[in-house]
Amino acid sequence: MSEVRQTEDTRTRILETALDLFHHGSFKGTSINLVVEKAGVTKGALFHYFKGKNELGYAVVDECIRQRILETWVEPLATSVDPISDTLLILDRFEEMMAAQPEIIECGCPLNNLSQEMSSQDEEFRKRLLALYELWQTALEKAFRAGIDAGNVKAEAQPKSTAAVVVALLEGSIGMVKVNRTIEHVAVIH
Amino acid sequence: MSEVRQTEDTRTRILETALDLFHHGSFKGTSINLVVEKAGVTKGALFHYFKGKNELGYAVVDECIRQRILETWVEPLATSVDPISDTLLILDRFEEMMAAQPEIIECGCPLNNLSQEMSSQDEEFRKRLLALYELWQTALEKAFRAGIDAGNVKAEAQPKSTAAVVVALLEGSIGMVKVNRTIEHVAVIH
DNA sequence: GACTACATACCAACTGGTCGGTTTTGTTCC
DNA sequence: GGAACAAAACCGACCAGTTGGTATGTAGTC
Repeated sequence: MSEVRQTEDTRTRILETALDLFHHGSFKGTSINLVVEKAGVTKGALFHYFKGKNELGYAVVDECIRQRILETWVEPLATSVDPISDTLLILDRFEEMMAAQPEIIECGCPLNNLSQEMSSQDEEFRKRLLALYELWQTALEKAFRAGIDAGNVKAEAQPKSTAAVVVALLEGSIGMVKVNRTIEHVAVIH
Repeated sequence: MSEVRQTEDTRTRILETALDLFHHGSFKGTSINLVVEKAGVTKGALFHYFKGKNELGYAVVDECIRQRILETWVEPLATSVDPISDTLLILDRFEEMMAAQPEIIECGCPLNNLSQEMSSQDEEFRKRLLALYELWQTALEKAFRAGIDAGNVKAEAQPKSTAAVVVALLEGSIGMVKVNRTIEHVAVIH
């Protein structure tokens, strides 16, 4: 049925497995042995595509997590002229997701998890993770500006600092959900 | 000069060293070998006082971190009738602390670090960490109620959910500071 | 025949944890 | 006061398992 997939496919499988394990556990808490086992590949394959565990982590950030940020935040907000209701719409989608897969409640946000774990341990990780936060924040900031121009957001709002507060509040809330094991805390934002 | 101190002192030294290492690094990323080395005790001493690494972690949460929450939040807010300015006062003290010891900027909040790392991995950790968040939140909640009674906080404010938002925003902001390596982000809250 | 894409066996270093033993300290009886 | 004893405090060598990483080999492709 399915043709024998190769080359780039193995790399992708490793990356996605790694993201999943890093998300459910942590970077340091996940061994490369476990990654290769769950991905159904050998250690040779992993080290063929990535120089070491850190490089694998960097690739997960630069490729997998970046992709998620683009899909869930940057693209939906790109043409937004009403960022407040559009952001709430994105949050609704999160709640739906959590209702469908309750296990992800306890996993938190992959970006935040890796940031909190690694940014003080490895400068390369920090730089890459920071870049993603800036991507996210800039998208929000632009949307706020467009919202002000369209008259949907009050004119005295400061797009840049508002975006920063939204991101911080959101990451903080997701963190609280993780500890409380309850979505209630997110509902509070509304 | 100084008399030879013993017994309970060894336990305390292990606990405080562990807190420091867990704070600068992480729980899983810190080996008990490193703890005993930095604490200047032997492995035998550590295992005499703690059944294992997890038990050591629990004790750090229940004793060291709990103490910090009590000192920096619960006690200052216990008699507060103006929680908003009192909270800002506590934040000022944080900023002073970060200005004096810039290295702690990159370490984040010990409570949040451990929560994000361990609450999905070990239920015992999660329960204990959650208890501390509730301690903190309850202190804020009571202060808000007192603030409303004193007329310093607008009457329609909801103490419980406001406390939850404050905690989430704060933890989120400290997390952002960690990634950005800049206090600017906290200033945004004002 | 060179190159990519793996596979496999292997390694030194480190992990959390154990265990038999020694020292320190407190208590009890004379 | 001091001998006798027990319990608490502590030491450090040792262990099996795991860690990230490597070296060497091979099968298919251009």
